[in-house]
Amino acid sequence: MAANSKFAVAVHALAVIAHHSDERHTSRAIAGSVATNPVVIRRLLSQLAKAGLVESAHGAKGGFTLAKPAARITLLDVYHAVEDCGGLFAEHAKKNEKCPVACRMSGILKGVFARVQSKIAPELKRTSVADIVSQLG
Amino acid sequence: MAANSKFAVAVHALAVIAHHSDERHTSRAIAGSVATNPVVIRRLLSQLAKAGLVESAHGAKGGFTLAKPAARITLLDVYHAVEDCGGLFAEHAKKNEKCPVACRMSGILKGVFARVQSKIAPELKRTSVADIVSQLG
DNA sequence: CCATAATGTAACCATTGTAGTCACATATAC
DNA sequence: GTATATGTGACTACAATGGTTACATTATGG
Repeated sequence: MAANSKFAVAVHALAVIAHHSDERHTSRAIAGSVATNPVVIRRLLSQLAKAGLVESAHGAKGGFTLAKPAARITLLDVYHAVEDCGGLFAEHAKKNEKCPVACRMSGILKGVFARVQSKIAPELKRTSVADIVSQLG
Repeated sequence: MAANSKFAVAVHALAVIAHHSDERHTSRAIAGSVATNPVVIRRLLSQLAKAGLVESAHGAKGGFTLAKPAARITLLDVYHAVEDCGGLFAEHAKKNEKCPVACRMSGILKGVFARVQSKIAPELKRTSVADIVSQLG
């Protein structure tokens, strides 16, 4: 379970909320659909709240709602809110500073990774949470 | 160090080999440039060998060479050879089978992930190991 | 034929990131 | 005031990765 499922869970959670956007949804209810622990959901939605995607209400009758219309929340917003670890790829931590090849590789790889990243952003931006909900049928 | 640096190390190793493609390169020499352990390099190049990107020779004067011209080894080839864990993203391991939203999410997310992947492939295909080497100056 | 030098791999340890869990402070509704 | 939420810190469990040691295998070259 070491894979990065945060993005998937976040999209799932937002879809659950957006599916009945007039109601408040508790972390417990969302966790029921995702099959995980309510705390995991609260931690994740806490990140989304900081990014301005959801709002939370404490206390009885509390829970989560969308902070803006589902059509205006893109998967890129979700990705940025959740993906704190940087990019998809990673460079090797160390390198031999004395090797001329190694010294240049760092910059070259950075360029390659940046170009790849720039291709996925538009794709994620094209899909909104509303699109996801519409596919729920 | 939990990030996925295999791709970066593989590209680095291939660049080292391609930079002097007339010589054999030992795992020890390559590891020196990457600043890691020779076994790590051998394990990685073993995967690349299975994918037909490099060839290895046992014994004294042994080592690694490219299996085909650097211009014909694309970063997509490297990516496929190395990235055994599937895609960039992952679904949540479990889900609530009784929840109609959860049941549909799996398919929807698969579609999203596939569309994103399809965008990065052409970008990786566009760059060859020869291109990397030419950037080494 | 034997020493040397290299890959291929299995086995193991250390580190790290994620998920999951418990506990509790805080806030809100009725 | 009680019941019901979120927010968060602390902790455990687990899986993936990288690193290391060890050793079998294979090839070269005197």
